Amino acid sequence: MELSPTAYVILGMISREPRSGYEIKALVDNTTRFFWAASYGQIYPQLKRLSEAGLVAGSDAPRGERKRTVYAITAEGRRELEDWLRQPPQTVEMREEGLLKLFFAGVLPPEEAAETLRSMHAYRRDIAARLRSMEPDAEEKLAQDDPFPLIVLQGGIEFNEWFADWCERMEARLLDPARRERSS
Amino acid sequence: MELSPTAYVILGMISREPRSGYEIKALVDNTTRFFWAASYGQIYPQLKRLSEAGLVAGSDAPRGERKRTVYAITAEGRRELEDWLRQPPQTVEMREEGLLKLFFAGVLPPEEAAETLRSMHAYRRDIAARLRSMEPDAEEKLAQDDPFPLIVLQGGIEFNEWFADWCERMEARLLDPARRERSS
DNA sequence: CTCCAGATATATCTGAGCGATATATTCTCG
DNA sequence: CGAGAATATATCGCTCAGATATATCTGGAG
Repeated sequence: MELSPTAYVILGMISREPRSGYEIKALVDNTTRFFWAASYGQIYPQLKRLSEAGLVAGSDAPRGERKRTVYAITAEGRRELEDWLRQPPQTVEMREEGLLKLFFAGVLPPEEAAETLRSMHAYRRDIAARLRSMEPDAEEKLAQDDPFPLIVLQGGIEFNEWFADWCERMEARLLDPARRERSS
Repeated sequence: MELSPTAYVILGMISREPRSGYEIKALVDNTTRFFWAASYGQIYPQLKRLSEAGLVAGSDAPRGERKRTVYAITAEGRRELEDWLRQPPQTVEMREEGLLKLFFAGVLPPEEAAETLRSMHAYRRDIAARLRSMEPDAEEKLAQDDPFPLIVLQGGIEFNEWFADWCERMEARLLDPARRERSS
């Protein structure tokens, strides 16, 4: 049976401790969403499929009358996850509306084009700040002998700061009067 | 009528000169695909919609017996494009299977985890090289008074080189014996 | 003390996107 | 000269996103 990458995200999210579908989605939204999102429309059907395939085992854990299922990875599921982790990555996909607008910005006057750079700059600074606020959680995982969430998080911080800096440099370059003379 | 971002990609691709559906797709694959892909499944239906909405005008331009339609942007289409370019960007989405695997790599021994970093490193170096080979084309556009394709291209080169460098630094950090001692 | 909005929790459905596939014609290279 | 790749248009089936639906609990405000 062929698993989608999001099936592996689910296996990865419960590799250290069992979790419910709702908890998995919340965890994805707080961690991997920056480089791999997953929706409710995927998580619940995939949990079902993984359960039927014996890769996870669900158990009822109601709170009061609220229905709740907690899923644990099985030995077979762990093997499947490890095999997948060993394969070279295959999917890289980016959608950046800011870069798209910048690409076509020659249609506008330079002052207006610079506005796109300012929007991207603000957005990336905001993301970097949000990622920084997650550092304590990732440092906790490091203490639990798992360095990778922190490595990836710090990479995300560095990337967003690079991107914001790049936007600043490109805005300066764009509005540089000397360069404007030459491109007029 | 609400247009999808890919409709604007099409408008942008013909803002400087008229093009066929096939040419638009080829151009997207060579330029914006790194930060905004578009498929045949989108381009032809969108061209139809844009034509019906009066934002583009198609004209027959067969080569021999091969059917071919060339689309030009209309004045109304240009206004629509300019309005869209002035709005702050809204969509940012990333899917990076390498970062996803790195995030969960604690499930593997460090030597195997480093393999993911090496794969990403090789991939980003390759992308940077491919983007470099496009610089002449983008410099031609600069000569035509449009600096933005080159700005975005050079940003893409810088980003991929940063990413490759980051992979190198993280691999060194991961395999550093002193750090391994401390995390054991 | 009561009520409500947000949180928790599961689940699905619809619209949009992707890319494989289909069909047709032309051109280049071995 | 022929075959494969390129050019050219078009669609279909599968997958994904997230809005929506339904249900229960909790904390804070009035």
